[in-house]
Amino acid sequence: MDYKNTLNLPSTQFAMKANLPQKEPQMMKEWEEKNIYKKLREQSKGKPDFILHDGPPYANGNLHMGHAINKILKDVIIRSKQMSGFNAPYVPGWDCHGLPIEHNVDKKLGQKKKEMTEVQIRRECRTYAQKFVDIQKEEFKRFGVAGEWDEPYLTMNYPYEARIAKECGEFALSGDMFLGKKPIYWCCDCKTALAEAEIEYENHTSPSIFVKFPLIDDVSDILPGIDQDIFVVIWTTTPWTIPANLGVCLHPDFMYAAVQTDKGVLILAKDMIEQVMKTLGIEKYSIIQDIASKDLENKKCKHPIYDRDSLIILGNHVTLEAGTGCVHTAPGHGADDHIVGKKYGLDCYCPVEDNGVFSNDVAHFAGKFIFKANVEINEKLDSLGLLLKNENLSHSYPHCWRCKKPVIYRATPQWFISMDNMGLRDKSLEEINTVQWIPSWGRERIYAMIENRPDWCLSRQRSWGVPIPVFHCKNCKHVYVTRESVDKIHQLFTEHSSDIWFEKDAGFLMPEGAVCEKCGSDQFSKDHNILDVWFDSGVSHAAVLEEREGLKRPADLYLEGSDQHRGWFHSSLLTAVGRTGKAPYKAVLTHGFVVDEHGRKMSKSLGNGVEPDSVINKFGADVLRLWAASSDYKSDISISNNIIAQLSDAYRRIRNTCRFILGNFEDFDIAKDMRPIKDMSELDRFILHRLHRVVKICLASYDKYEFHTIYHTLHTFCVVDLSSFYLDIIKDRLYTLPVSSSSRRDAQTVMFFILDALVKIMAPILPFTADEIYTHMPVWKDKKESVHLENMVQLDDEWKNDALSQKWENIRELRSEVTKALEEARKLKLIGHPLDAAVQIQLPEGALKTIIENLTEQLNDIFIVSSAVVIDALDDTAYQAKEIEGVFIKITKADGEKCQRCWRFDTTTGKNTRYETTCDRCSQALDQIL
RNA sequence: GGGCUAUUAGCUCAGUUGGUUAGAGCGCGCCUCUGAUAAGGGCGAGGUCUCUGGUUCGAGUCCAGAAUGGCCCA
Repeated sequence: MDYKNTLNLPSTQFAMKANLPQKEPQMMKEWEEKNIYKKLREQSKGKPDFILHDGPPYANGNLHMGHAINKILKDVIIRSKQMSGFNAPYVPGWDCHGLPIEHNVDKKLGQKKKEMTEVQIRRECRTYAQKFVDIQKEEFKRFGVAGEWDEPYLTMNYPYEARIAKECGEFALSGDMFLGKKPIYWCCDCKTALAEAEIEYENHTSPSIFVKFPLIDDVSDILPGIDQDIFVVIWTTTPWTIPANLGVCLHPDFMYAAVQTDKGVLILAKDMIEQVMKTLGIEKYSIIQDIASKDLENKKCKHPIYDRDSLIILGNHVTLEAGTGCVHTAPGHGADDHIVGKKYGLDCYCPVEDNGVFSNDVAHFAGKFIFKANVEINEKLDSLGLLLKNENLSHSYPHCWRCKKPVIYRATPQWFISMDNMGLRDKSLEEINTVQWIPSWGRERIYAMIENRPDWCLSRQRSWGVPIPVFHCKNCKHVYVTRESVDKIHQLFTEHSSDIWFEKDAGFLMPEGAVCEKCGSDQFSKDHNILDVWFDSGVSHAAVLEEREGLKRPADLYLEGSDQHRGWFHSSLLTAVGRTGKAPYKAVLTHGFVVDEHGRKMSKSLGNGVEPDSVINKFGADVLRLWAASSDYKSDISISNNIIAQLSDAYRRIRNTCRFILGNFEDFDIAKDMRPIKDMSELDRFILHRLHRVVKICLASYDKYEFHTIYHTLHTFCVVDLSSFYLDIIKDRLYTLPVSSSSRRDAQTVMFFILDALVKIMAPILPFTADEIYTHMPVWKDKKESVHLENMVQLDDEWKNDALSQKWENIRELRSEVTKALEEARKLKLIGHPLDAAVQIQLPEGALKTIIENLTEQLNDIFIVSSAVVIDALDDTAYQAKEIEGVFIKITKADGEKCQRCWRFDTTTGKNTRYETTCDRCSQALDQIL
């Protein structure tokens, strides 16, 4: 007879092959139909809130791995908090304004743009942004991220735009915001400001000149005994900025020197003397004396052309790569010049009109186009005897992306938020210390940035964004912004979007009867700047957390890549501290960047990119998510085909372990067949102890957001404790004993505890697989529609048993020696399957021997051999244990015949007349079964 | 150039306050089973703990410097 049919072999509908790429979209559809997310919200009412506030990705382009790691980590956290008893809603957002979108729309429109109004262009931008919101939304959902996708927050939603304008207006009212000047890229041909992204670098030929600045302050204390004129020598490739010169900048740490030459006494950096003298063609020179730059600080030179001073200042941006180490400084025409000039109180002087000609107050050159004026300026300098050298230089120079003409740096009026006027910097630094930064170095990083950053330049000369909601008096230029105007604009934007600013004139937008507080005029113009997009997303704590029902400020957590210390964490902090005095978050978690297996960033030229959709289409979102969970994301996160393949293997292992357990539940009725733990065998209770440890570690790791620990713990548990140990051992019980034997029910009960725990622990990380397992589990009283409506597994201290654990770890050590001995026997072709073997063990006197001799379990069960006995003395052909001293193991072919049912060798096999080829044990079982 | 950061087996990670021969899982190689089967079990090989100095009886661990990656600035 074929006894296979009398065994309880595993059977389940749960497929071995996951087929995730096909199955996941189906499951998403089912969740949607069942309204799982909505039910979650309903059943969470009244629970404590956990608000993870989503940093809005930019609504442009397709998603890459950086988006994937970020959103998956957020989803894992939300799901785990949700299961752990919190009400954790997730409102995803998008950042919709800004240059990159406008730029792409520009390119698309081409010549058409010229005939369009600003409002029409803005509508194109809105449509473009919406298109990418929709594209990215589907991609995010496909990652398995649960949230309020039907109602995300968009920074271009009307109420959001209104709130941006309001927050900006509040800054204006409070005195934090002021109108200043700052040099920006400017195209004289297009008469427009340009962003860094709109600059193309091309070769350009410029005059390269060396100019002497006469020192007019007395320096006899540092350079005694010199009765000639002394000059500081500068080098520049933009002679046209000489009229705007207000200073000469030296490096605080460089050594300078006074050099005697036939062109006078020249001061320049000591290390540049030889090179400069060669360039200037000065053969005879001698160093008079070294000078520390600090001794020259605040001394005055005379401007080479005009009758005014040029101040000697110090700045770290000075280099010795070219020039003289003395940098011509025109704060209106250079970023570094502006910053260092500000420190010394220099004016941001920019005598250049928007079409690139000098303004009327520039003597000799007024009305001249700057690039053409170069020649005349050089001639002027030469005629004054201050031009040391003039030659042409070809170098890389910024050009306009549109008209391809060279651009300039030009100071223009800009709106700023002051870091110090109202103490914003100091208050922000204080607030940083109230926030939990994970990892802790995040604090140092943002602290240093806030401590050193310049005032925040809010204005952009663009179309696609929220306007700065202030007005200017046409008569006296005084700025108009009042409580009433801010509130009126808020109301108008809420209703019409910020497009209304571009559609209507100032009179419509302003409060009725508004007059200039300075001159009494009632004629105003609108400000024509829009806000930096960082301001848009930065005020999400107001526009979303504060305004949306169910959310709150401060959020419990912000979670973004580490670049956001400069970005969103930064702008959110400043806007929140400025308006509320408080940080908008209680904790900030950062993750690293996705790099390849060698730690290098992904690039097209290296060809080392891995795209999320390719992983999803080939392996499934759960494998992608397992990757996100498996690595320690606090530093950079590696990905490669090799790494994904590894995760895919690990996934299959976890899946198959669960599948085996599911296969043994076919006849298991939770309501009737569960058994009390206290009556179980030591092995059963030992594995529950191991489960206790797993649950404890995983719960703690969720608390600490350390998901890679969960992955490793779960995977190792499946492999080491379950597959190769517990499940392997209990197969005999499960398969051969009559269905309702108590020890078989024990095993099923234990497996149920295990799977119940595993499925809940893995649910936040593997939402698809966990739910698939869950729905294949047997039914019980409070079983939910989906694992995602479940609570996290509770730590059951009944499982814990340290004494038993220690004892069984000893047994496992011995088991490992037995398997080594079996391997030797296998090599000698003595056995194949372990059940072919009989094991004899010699143990030294001591604890281990006591344990084994008093064991209530069958030793052969534990070793999965046909027989196992302890004997006093073995001959010297026995295998000597490697790790435990004094242990010898002898493997022989098992006695008796192989039972055709349980496959064990037993001397009783064949002795029973009813079942001729089975052992006693199986015969008894068969009596009950048949 | 500056700030922050990372570096332990092919891969992903452990490694307590410095203390035997640096661990795990995967992958790899070999063996085995065919009642978890596009599965399961066993054994084995793999490391100059990035490098160089220093402190110490003793350093993966502490100190200093360097290299190479990464992010942000300039």
